Amino acid sequence: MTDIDRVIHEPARLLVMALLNGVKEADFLWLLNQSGLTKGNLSSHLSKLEEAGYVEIDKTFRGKVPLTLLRLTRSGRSAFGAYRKTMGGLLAKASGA
Amino acid sequence: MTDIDRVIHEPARLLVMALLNGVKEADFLWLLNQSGLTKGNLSSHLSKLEEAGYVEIDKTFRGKVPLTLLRLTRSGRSAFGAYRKTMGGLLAKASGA
DNA sequence: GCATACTAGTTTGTGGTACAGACTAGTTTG
DNA sequence: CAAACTAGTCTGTACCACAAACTAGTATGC
Repeated sequence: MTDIDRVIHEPARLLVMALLNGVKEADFLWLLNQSGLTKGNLSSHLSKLEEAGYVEIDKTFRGKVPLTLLRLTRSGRSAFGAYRKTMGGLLAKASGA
Repeated sequence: MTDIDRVIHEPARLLVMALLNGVKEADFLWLLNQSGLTKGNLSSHLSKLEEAGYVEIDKTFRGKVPLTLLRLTRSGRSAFGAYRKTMGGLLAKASGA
């Protein structure tokens, strides 16, 4: 109806997408701090973004301690770009008429 | 957390706000056609926008037939402006940083 | 060697809400 | 007198965000 990508539109995920779009990759804790989300929430949003194919979740170890790395996929970057375009259009057309 | 106005953020309402922002006032049927929402849906979204103080609902008559006019309040226009600014910021900062 | 705290989550439960469809009320038309 | 139209409101369902509680393993302090 409005062609808005609901997966990205959700504020929490939009924030995560924006954060990830600005870097090459990030770890879980960094996202946690930057976003202010709770762990459970962040985890579930990341899962949803992964399901959508927008984010790659790379579970590794820093020594013996688990370390989770996140990065946008090509598809994720393109979806985010499309979202920006859609939003831009909606917000722009509203001003002029 | 992201300072996004949830009332406006919802796509259906965002569309309505954008439509109303482009005109001085509109009637129910026009909004119905432009938005593609169902009547029930449009009605409930308008009620929510009214509750938020963003939209004025003016029920009159065209002859004997009911006619409902909608327009953004000053507060509505300013909230929409703020929303655009917030969104613009989020989407902009994502690219460069 | 035991307990505490940290990383990195998953699972569960609750509450809110978008959405569509059924229903209402009055009005014109056949 | 009945059927259809305008202009809505009301109701129920189904999803989904969010937080909190719980899990599992590792390092650290005592």
